[in-house]
Amino acid sequence: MNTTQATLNMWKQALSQLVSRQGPDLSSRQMAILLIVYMEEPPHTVRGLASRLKISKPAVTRALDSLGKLDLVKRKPDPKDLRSVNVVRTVKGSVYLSEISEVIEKAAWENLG
Amino acid sequence: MNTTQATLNMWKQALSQLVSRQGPDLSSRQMAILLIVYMEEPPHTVRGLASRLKISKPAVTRALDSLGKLDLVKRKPDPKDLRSVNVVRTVKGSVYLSEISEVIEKAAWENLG
DNA sequence: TTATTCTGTTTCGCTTGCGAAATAAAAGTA
DNA sequence: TACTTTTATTTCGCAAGCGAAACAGAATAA
Repeated sequence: MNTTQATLNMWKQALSQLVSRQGPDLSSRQMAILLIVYMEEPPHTVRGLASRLKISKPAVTRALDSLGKLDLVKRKPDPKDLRSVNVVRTVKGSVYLSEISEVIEKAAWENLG
Repeated sequence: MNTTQATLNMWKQALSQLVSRQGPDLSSRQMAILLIVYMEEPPHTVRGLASRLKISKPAVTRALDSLGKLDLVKRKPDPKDLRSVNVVRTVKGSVYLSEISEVIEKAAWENLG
């Protein structure tokens, strides 16, 4: 088993688990934003996420609407610049991420033979 | 850096790369099906994929339509049972998967500090 | 002040995907 | 044969997401 196969295998397990699970089904963009917000250093802005992922600002706005409706992420106005919006974590989002990472981790290294 | 964080980090890198890349943007279901078809033993049928991922058969049919339009996967009637359809790999799909796994692999283990 | 730039959102028309139900065709069963 | 089951697809109305353009408000420059 080489690294590439292990990489793909892990991705397959993660996606399979995620698709099978009942619960919110997030798009790739939404999931990418969620992971960035939770795993990279704040602050996270709409323009920052848009340029980081090379997608349009309206696409980020829409993703934040969806993630916000699920309470996985929250908008917080930047007091230093009222044009700007900081995207911040929520308790529910933290729980969600640790849940799925647990599931993935369990499955990730199985069946590598 | 523990395993959970490494797992999530890898997933984040994979998704970020995938979202950033120009090219077909596959849904989670489509990507999961693609990975299963290419990484697990054939044959792969609509009913099998549906039960494997716990989604409806029409959802699988739609995903196969999309993947087929992109020539990432192909339907092949089963001569033993003409009701059944076997989902098989394509050259383009193999190339696609090895390309993105390469990209992911490069990024996967960076920034783990 | 006034004009310009920047940030995020909203609107527009369109495409894609969804679940549920209906359908078509093949296989199995009596 | 006729009837039932299995397999995959199609149809239905609907919801969510897309890019491009327009927009509103805040910050900056003149």
